[in-house]
Amino acid sequence: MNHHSYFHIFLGGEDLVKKDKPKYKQIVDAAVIVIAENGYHQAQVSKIARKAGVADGTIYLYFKNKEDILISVFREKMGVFVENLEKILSQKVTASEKLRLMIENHFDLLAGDLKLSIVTQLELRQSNYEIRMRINDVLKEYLVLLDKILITGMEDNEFDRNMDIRLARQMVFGTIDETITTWVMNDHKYDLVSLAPKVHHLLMKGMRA
Amino acid sequence: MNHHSYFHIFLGGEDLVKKDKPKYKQIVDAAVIVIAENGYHQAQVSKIARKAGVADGTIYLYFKNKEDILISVFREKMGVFVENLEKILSQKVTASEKLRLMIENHFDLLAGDLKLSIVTQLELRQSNYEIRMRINDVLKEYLVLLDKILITGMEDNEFDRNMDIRLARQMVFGTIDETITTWVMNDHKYDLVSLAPKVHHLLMKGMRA
Amino acid sequence: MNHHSYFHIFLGGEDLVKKDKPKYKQIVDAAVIVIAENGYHQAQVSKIARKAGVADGTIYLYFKNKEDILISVFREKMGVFVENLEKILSQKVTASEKLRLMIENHFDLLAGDLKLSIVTQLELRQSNYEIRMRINDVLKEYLVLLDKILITGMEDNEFDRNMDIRLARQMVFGTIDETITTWVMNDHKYDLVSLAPKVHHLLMKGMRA
Amino acid sequence: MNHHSYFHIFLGGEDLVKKDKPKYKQIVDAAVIVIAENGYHQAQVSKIARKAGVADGTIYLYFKNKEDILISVFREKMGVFVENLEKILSQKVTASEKLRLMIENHFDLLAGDLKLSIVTQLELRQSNYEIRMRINDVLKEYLVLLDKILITGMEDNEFDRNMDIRLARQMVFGTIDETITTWVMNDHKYDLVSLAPKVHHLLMKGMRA
DNA sequence: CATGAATGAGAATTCATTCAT
DNA sequence: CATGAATGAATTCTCATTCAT
Repeated sequence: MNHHSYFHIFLGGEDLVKKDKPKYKQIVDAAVIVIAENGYHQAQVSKIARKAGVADGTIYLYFKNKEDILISVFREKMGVFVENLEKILSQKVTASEKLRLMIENHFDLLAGDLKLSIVTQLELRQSNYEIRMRINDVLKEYLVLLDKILITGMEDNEFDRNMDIRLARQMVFGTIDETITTWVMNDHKYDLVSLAPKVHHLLMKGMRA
Repeated sequence: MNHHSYFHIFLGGEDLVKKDKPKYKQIVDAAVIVIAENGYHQAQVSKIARKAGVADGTIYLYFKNKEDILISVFREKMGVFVENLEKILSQKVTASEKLRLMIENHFDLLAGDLKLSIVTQLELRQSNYEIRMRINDVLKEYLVLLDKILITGMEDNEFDRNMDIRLARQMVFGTIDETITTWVMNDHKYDLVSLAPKVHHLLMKGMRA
Repeated sequence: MNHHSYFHIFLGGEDLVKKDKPKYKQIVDAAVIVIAENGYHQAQVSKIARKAGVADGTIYLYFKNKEDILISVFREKMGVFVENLEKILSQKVTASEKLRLMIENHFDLLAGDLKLSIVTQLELRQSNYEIRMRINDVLKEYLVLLDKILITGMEDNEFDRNMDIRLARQMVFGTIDETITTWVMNDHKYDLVSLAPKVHHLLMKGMRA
Repeated sequence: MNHHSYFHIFLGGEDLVKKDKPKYKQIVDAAVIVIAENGYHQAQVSKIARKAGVADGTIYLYFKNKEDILISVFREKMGVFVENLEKILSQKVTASEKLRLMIENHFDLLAGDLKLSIVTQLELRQSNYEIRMRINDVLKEYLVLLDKILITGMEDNEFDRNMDIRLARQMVFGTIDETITTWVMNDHKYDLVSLAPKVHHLLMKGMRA
């Protein structure tokens, strides 16, 4: 999997944002850009509308309110993570290999959309409790799939059968998340994707049977 | 890198003067309670002042602005974490044991102050980029001490010498942080401290030589 | 002053054409229902359109703007009041009897359409100055007929010849209007029509020669 | 009672509005002027604040919201009507004389504050249901006092003992209100106060025993 | 030191109206 | 005739901070 392909889809210029897409997607994509460039608290609806090339009022034909835009951003983008992870789960490979693919996919997608990485790791976390809870609901879907990998691995004796699933999940997701956040906070100045094998190795050591 | 330099930044200058005054502490403590009870975005300066039993204007005799209150909250409370971790580091025990004590201390302190756990794990993360960056500076001091444990462990062949220190640190801190956040989000409904041995075991397996 | 001039203003021109079409009436009737059920300020054009079973844009094929709908509602409904009052005036009965029939007719029509009573007594009065002035123009036609009853009565020595016509008209209309508004505000919970004789008696005592 | 004295109190120039009054009253008085001059729907909070000589935010130290300003306007101004009517009721005169004084007082107060007359008779009636209901509560106090006059008159055999109190009240208030509204709608172009004796005479004829 | 009344900048959202189809 | 997606202007209220007392 080559993360550069994602790069082109996400960052293919503003023109792409405005053309041949339903307005809904136009607005979601505009929101990512505006939030990344201006910060969560400076991402006014009017700015998002302008970037999306629609009138302010048009936003409200597609979203209930500003909150709804933000949650939709997360849901839409996270959707790709989930879809990819489902494909990975359906492959006939070891649990360890699935974990490796998962980490790689996660890193790939965010390294391929730097603005999205800023939005998910930093900006969206400034949202209020309500929004964060709903974002968490979306995240749960992803974590359920991670749990499936862990369970499969334990059943196949690849992972320690005595492992506490919840803690293992928190270690895996916490490590991935912390790694990405640190990378974003360091202005993406080193290559994230190349860290994937090491992260995988570290996590595998911790979980191996 | 010498963590004492950070220490002096924290406690140096006028802050030290103010800390000896009861009102400074009154206000910081009031802030924790108000933020925990009302949420970050509903924690107005006037509410904090009322809870602290002072006038709104008085706040500004002790803090430069609201941001300063929030950072001070983190600094003050994190200070105990750092002090304890320094004591742990000075003990004559293995690196693994130090790691265990660190995790236990971290869990202990937050399990002993539920409001603080809400503030550090959920509410303070809603602050803006500027504040979060400054909170991170405070956090760095803590992470520097964690790095010392890791380095000691690698030097003593307790931990894998080929380990990437940064990744290991991210795994350790990410796992601890994720574990606590999950616990807070689940309304503290299970015992956090009793998870410490399992978390330690998991992390040790990942880092062991 | 000839009230027929008002009549022609109402029914002249394109309005007459439109009134023959079912949609015009559909929309006016929908407006009454929507305003009564939602209140003046919650009676959006889109709601009226939906209730009338037409598209928003269609409204503007039959009405110049929203104001025009509201004025038309009053005009259309008031038209029946005026028509009935004209029939009453043409009867060969005393002025006192005409007054009685007028009050009865007024009460009858509104008691027979509770939604309309809400719209005319409460909701339409929330409209802005411009609309209320134009509604008043419609009302003038009705008041001109009332004046005719008063003048006839004075000429026939049924009513006090020294009476100030304007004040008498204000007493008659003010009393009728206040009586109805009080009834509407009391949720139509008593019988309005049965109050007619008493209102008539009261007013007659005041005006009798 | 000389209505000119009221005139000076009410229209004593803008300076009076801004000086030596608590901010609450400043704002209420400014609201009357702004609503009368701009119309209900063009009376923005910022305009009221500017006219009152305070900052927008200051408004909210004295009023819960804009609605609260409007209701306060009515309550404050209506308060004078009620107070005067209470004084009238305490006088040792006939019920008929009390009614005369009431009408005179009502006309006097509004003729002495033309802007207030516009606000109460036209503009405030454009407010929404909620506000109008609360305005009605204030009005009820006034109507209760009117009822007292009517009851006294009936007990003393000045008024018809068989009269329906509610209808009589509606006739009296309806006539007064309609008379004033007509006067306001005619741009105050004739003298309202001089109509008082005729109105009194008309109403008395209707209610006399 | 302490007070707290006053400040004023800043943004989400609604809805009447248009016009390309 | 009819549609309905798109428009965009317009306004209340909050709250961190100040400063006269």
